[in-house]
Amino acid sequence: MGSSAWVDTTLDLNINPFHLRNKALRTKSEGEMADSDVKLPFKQENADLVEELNRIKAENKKLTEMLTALGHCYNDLQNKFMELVTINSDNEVSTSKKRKAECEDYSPNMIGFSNGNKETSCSDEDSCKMPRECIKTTISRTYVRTNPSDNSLIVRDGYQWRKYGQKVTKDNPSPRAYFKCSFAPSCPVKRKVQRSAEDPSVLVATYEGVHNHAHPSPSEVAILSPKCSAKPVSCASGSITGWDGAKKKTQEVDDAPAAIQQVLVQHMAASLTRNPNFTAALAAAISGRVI
DNA sequence: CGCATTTGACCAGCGC
DNA sequence: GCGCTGGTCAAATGCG
Repeated sequence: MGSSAWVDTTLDLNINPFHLRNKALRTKSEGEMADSDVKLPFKQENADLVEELNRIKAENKKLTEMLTALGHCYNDLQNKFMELVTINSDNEVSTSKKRKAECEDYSPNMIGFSNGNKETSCSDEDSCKMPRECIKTTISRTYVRTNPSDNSLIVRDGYQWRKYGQKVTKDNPSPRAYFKCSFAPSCPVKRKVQRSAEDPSVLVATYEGVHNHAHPSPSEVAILSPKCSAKPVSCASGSITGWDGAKKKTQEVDDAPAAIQQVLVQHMAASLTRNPNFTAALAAAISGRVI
């Protein structure tokens, strides 16, 4: 799976979800100013607003139900997956040092090229549910769209990496670069970066292990790697998904009042569930793990 | 001069 | 056992 499931899950995540409404009102009022003869009666406008509010409420409710159903489906599939993994781990007595990746958790992720970073989906919370074989080395994959003319193997994820090797592999004409996390001396995380055989404009970054240090802050990254962090967007041309942006935006509004956050969450959920590509990709990803 | 990158050599697992 | 392959090491090189 992975590269075959490209989906544009870009979200329309406006910090101010009311801006459309305000804009509509503004244009309406502008229209009224331009044509002052045609004035809607205040009562009529009020009724329109109430009607639209009700319509939006109904839509919200519907989307929330869809999201809930989606969540249930996901949980169900995940439970089945865990059962299968448990059965498989019982059968596998030992795994060799190499080629052990097959049993490990590949967590494909698609990110844009930006400085947005992606935490492995097999986080500590998840790994506690995983069989022991799969806890030892957490593996995740990230797909990064880059400028086709840019042939560097640089994936900027906020961490500091030191390249220690490069190899041409059999199944892919483009070389594979090997990186170690150099942000913390004892950090065991390794990263392999290789261009996708199917789409050379896509970099496939495979992460092994879990960082034993906090994610470096932008200022730390700037100190450690000024040339990398200074222009985080300079090396590529397009984003595959807006998930990082979504994450970033949700972080940015951490201080916002709870009501606004709730509206934002609803807005995000609505954007996700409204996108048939996202649901299809989610289903494909989950079924891919089960099979 | 110190650090990161490059690159050929080496090592270990796997299949035949 | 041998060859193939992927992964790592470490000396050489480049750069600021």
